[in-house]
This record gives sequence, C-alpha cells and structure tokens, in this order.
Amino acid sequence: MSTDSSTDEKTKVSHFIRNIVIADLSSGKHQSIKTRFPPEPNGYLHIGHAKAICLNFELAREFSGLTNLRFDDTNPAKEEEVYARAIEADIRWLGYQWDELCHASDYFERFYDYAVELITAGKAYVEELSADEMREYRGTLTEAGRPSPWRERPQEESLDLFARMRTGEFPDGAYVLRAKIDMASPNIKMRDPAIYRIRNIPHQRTGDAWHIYPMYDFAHCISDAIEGITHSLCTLEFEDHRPLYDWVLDNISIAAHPQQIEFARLNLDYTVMSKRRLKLLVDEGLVDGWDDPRMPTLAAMRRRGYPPQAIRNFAELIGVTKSESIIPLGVLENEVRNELNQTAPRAMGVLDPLKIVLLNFPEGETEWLEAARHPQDESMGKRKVPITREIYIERGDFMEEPVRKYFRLKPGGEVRLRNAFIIKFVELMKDENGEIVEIRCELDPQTRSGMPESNRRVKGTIHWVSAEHGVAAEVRLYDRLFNVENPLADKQRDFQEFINPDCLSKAQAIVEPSVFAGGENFQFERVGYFCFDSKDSTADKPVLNRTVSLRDSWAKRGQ
RNA sequence: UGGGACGUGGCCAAGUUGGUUAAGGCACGGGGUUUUGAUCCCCGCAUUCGCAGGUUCAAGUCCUGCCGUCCCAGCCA
Repeated sequence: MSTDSSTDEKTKVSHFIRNIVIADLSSGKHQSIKTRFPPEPNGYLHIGHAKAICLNFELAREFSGLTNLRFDDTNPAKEEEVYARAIEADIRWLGYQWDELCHASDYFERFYDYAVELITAGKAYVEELSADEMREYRGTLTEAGRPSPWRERPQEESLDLFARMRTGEFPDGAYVLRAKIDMASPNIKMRDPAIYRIRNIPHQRTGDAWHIYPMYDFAHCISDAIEGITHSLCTLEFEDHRPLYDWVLDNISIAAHPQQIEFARLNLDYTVMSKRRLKLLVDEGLVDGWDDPRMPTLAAMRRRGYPPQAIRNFAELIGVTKSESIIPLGVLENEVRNELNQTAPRAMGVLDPLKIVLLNFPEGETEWLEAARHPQDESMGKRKVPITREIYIERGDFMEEPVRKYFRLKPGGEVRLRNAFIIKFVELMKDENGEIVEIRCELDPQTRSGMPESNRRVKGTIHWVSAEHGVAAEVRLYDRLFNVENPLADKQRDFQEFINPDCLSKAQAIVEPSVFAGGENFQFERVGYFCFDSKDSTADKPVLNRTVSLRDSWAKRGQ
C-alpha cells in the first residue's frame, strides 16, 4: 500500500467551472478568485450541500483564492440561529475554514439604498395588487403578462410608499416592491419580479429594525458584488434567474459584477435530498433527529462515523457538470471504506455470539496474544488480545450442514481463529428446541500465531472474542433509509411510505476490550467499520454504530 | 403549444482551436496474493459518442432537423 497519505493532493478532475476560472485568471479578468457558500439557515446541511461546499472551497484553495460563508438570511419567517451554528460546525468538520463570515442581513441598509436607486431611476415601483392578482397579471408559460395598473406610479409616490413600508406602517402583503423589467418576457422571472415584501416580524439578527425584507434575486447578486465574489456558483434551477442577477447589478451603482455559474446538484439513489423533506422526517418522528445516522445530513454522517476525507474524495470523484445525474449510494460508501481501510485500526467483535469451548485449553487461564492493529500498516503497532477456554464466534461462521465451498467451521472441520490458532470441531450441543448452544473444539497448539507451524493452511479464518474478557455492547446496524431508488418517483404516494423498515436493526454484540482504548473509528474484522455513538454510548452501556459493512463477495454470491 | 438547460458504455465522467487506436473511477467478469471470503495486484469490459441528414481529406467535437429528459407561472431560497 502506498505510504503517501496526501489524499488531498489527488489529481484534480477537470471540469467546466475550473476551466472558466483558469481562463479568467490567465486572461487577466481576475487577479485572484473569491467564492462563497451561501446557505439559508433554515435546516441542516446534507451531502448535496457538501458537493457545493467542496466545490467552492477547493476551487478557491487550488487557485489561492478565498471563500466566504454567507448566511442568506432574508426570510426571517423560516430561519433560526441554531441552524446557523450547526451549519458552521458541519463546514468545519468537513475540513474547511471560510475567510469572512457574512450575512445578507449585514447589507440590509445597502439593499434598501439600491432599491431607492432603482425607484428613482424609474426601474422599480410599489405594487398594490394582491399576490393572486399579480399571478393573474403575470400571464402563463405561453402567454405574455400584462402590466400592472401601478406600473407607472410616479416615482415620488413609490419612494414615499417604500419608506413607509420600511417603518411598518402597512400590514403584510399590502404592498410589494417590483423591478420594472418586461411583462412580456418569455422568461417569467423577468416579468417585473418582486424584490421586497412586507414582513412584520422580527429578524434573528436585526431584531425589529425592519418591516420589509429583500427577495433572493435582489439580495443575492448584490451580496456577491459587495463581497467581491468573482464566481458565484449555484445549482441548475437558477439558470432562469441569471438574467435577473445580471439586470440588478447592471441597473444599480455598483461596480463589481460576479459571474453566476450553474452546475447540477447531487442526487443519490435510495434517499431524499431536500431540506423540506428531511425536516418532515424529523418532525414526524420517522427518524430520531437531523443527526440520526440514517439521514443524509452531514451531522448524521459524522455521528455514523463517516470520515470527512471520504466525503471530500467523493465530491471530487463525482465531478461537476450541468447534466443531472443520480449517483449510487454505493459510490459514497466505497469512499468511506477506502478511507477507513487505511485509517481504522482492526479489532474483533461478534455480533451474533455462539459459544465455543476449547477442550484442551486450561480452565481459568488467560493467554494474551499479540495482534497487528492493521495488516498492511505496521506503524499502527500491535495490541494484546486475550483468549480463554470459552470464546464466542459468529453464529454464521458455523454450519451444521455446510453448503458447497463453505470455508468456515463445520462438523469434522478445521478453521483458523484470527490472530490465534487453528481449532478442530469435536462436538456440538443443542437445547431442547434443537438450537445449537455450544460447540466444543480442540485447538492445535502448534499453530499459534508466530510459531513455526502457524503457517499451516486452512481454508477459513474466523473472528472470535474471549467469553471472559469480551465486553457486551449494543450495536446499531444501518441500511438504506428507503427501499426504492427514487422515493419521489411515485407521485400518487408520499415518499415516507417507502422508508425501508429494516433501515435500523440492533444487536447485542461481544467485543474485544481493545476498542475502548482506541480512536474514533475501527474495523471489526470480517464485519465492518464501527464507531461509538456520540450521543447514546456510555462507559456502562456502550453503543456502537456500524459506519459501513465490509465488502462481502461471499454474501453477494449467495444472493 | 413560451423560455432556459442537458443527452459519451450498467452508473458517474474526461474529451485541446475538428486530425490517428474515445481518459479515469464505480459496477461487472476472469486470474493472482492473503491468518479479514477484506485490502492489494493483474487482465477483460463503447468499431462508437440521443437519432437522422449535411459540411470536410478528416466530426463526439461544425451546420440543419428531429427525439428524449429536467427546470421556470412564491410577496421561498
């Protein structure tokens, strides 16, 4: 295995946005670049956001630029500070540090001034049609809209009304400020879009200073310009907004004009990826919270044990394009395995214990064996593993009537105990129901790891834990949250109906004591990668999350 | 039936100003190593770039037409 751990220095995948940046830098359009990640603090970040975060931060890093974190907090009805804090934590966990921490609300006064500029120039007016009426006047996809009766309202009148809207003189919905563009535009976004609305509610950060709040299309482009953003990256659904983005900047007295570039958002199969729907799962109690390890949120992935490096590698791997695609969940899981395979120390844990008695092992004694923490990386050192007369193996590692090519323990057969020695089946004991309760074996003392005879080959190697030294732990096994590739495909049914009933199962495991002294992630050999649950695990009652299983070509063959 | 965008192997995705044999990853198949049926290592895997015409000595790359998919009619972002 390569000792080069600089996975950050992986060859960058070429993509169109990077090419634009390269061109802008070499043409002299920009001396340096600046990007931004602009979340609305109304929910938790998910893996889709991670794609955008990685894109913005990595692009800036690659070209020695900067990235701002900007909260797009222009709608106080939906936003909360707790979300902002969680978002900051998630971005840091992913491994990024923003240059400036900004808020659209920091610019409210400037937005207002620019709006006044627009009105003064006859390019915006105060509307008093209701929302319903505005919709009627807007026309349809195939029919042009009609001008509002208030479209030619004198500027002085609009100015006066707008000022009074600000101070809270009018109820919500009474007026709205509209940009005067083109009611007949084939692009509906350009049919005199609203740029300010009245909301008589306090804002998380500005308190009751304002009674009007700017709309996204007005605030976003100006925020970008104020911050000196050079490349404003967003998702495909904003393509229709770009002419408006450009219109606003072209019609106010601001020099900077960032370039909006759209790319396809990430879609993963067997999951949903919208804050609204994830919030629904949380609110309806279908999951235990935003950080429930089954969720596609970054908080959930952190809790489940996903290394941030795996997510960064994944983001790089999937590329950046304008074509919409659905990435198999397995691709993400592979990146998690790849990362953990290199970094996670090994241990043994039995999820479904079956007792084995080693007949020729002295009763009451413990032998401490030495085992590598990692089979390929000696720098991780060794650990001591205790073995006793009674041990547990995985119930699935014994078959009374073995199928063809079954390499594990079977009547009359031999297997190697990982890191220990070869044992030979002697007899099995069943209870009154016919269930196997114990298997008796004999160990071959010449095959102890490290001894000359230890290289003797047997087909199978299985993991085990000393009955006396093993520690009981609750293990939580996760599977995909939904049991259909696209939970939203069936318009007749709610996506909640497709939740996989087996997405969470629990087991009482017996695990090797060394895991309690180790780091965050470890591998139970032959089983999967695990970590302690950050919320529910205690010293008395350890709780382990299975981050991801190991690849299993044997199980796959059985399917 | 308006406008915007996309369409390269099962899934992603590179493809310089058109110039030979269409990167790479995942998945899949086969083989090797292995005290994890893990990892790792080999090998294989698109005569073809949504379709149909056209321009050219030469087209995935240019032109025309067609087909398919996605987005837009919030005082959400």
